[in-house]
Amino acid sequence: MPETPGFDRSNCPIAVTLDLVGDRWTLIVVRDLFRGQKRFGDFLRSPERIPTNILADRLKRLEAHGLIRKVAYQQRPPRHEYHLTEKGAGLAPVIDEMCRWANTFVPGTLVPPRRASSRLADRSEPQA
Amino acid sequence: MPETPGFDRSNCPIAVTLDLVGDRWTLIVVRDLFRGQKRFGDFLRSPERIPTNILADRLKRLEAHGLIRKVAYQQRPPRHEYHLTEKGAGLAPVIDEMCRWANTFVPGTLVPPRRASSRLADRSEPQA
DNA sequence: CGAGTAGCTTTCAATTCGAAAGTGACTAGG
DNA sequence: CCTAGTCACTTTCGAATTGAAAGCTACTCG
Repeated sequence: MPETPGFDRSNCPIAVTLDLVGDRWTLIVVRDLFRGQKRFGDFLRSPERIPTNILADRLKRLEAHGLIRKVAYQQRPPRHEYHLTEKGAGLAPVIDEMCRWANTFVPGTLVPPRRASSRLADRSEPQA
Repeated sequence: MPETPGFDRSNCPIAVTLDLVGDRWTLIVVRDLFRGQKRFGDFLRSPERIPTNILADRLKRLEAHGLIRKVAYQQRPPRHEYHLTEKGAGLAPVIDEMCRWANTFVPGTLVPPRRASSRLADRSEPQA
């Protein structure tokens, strides 16, 4: 991921989306946020084991692009948690569809216990 | 992207999906396939200007994972085109939702002229 | 023969990744 | 006061990936 927010390869919505979340970790963090995780340590504990430097970088990028907001929840020592903004939460359908795709086409993937992130979390019998 | 097809970070469907298409180029190629592009040169001509070595690598990966199929359309000289399999075509909803997300939250993205890839390509007025 | 096209592969410097160690600001215990 | 521990990062550095560019193979056409 290029470190230049503001540079887009094209104005195609797919390309723009991939410029923001097109890597192996960013949407994992967003998924965790949907699951209610909020703090640095929470994200680290997910089974994918994101490295600390990558996590710090992704949180920075997500915040820079307005997908999440950093909110202090105590002063001493300074600690804060991350919340999805509307823009970030708007990714729910993308995450849902990825989920449905994997459940449909990749055997062995966990079917989320209904409500992975939001709507249409119903049928899950393979259609192909 | 790790060169090890078969290694997954977890059995979470999101993580599995990202292990296959979680990078800045793969879904650009898939988008092009939905648009009817089929040949190596077609993909190169897209506005994002994918490098030739990356394209060759992504086509190889997509084929290895069964998302596309390589079909010869002439013998001399040997030439072939790439087609989406059912598994690959199953990504349409993911692409669609990315499209809708960018159209909704990122100003300046092109609204596809209806039928970007398939269903629900209707309303496009910002809802946030 | 020489030029051109299509589809890759190779090369190589630069960027990014990721494992691990280090840092800063505390809190709690002895 | 000293030591240990937690949380949230940052830094380091070797390995892997990226991407610009050049090269290669197999043709066709004039």
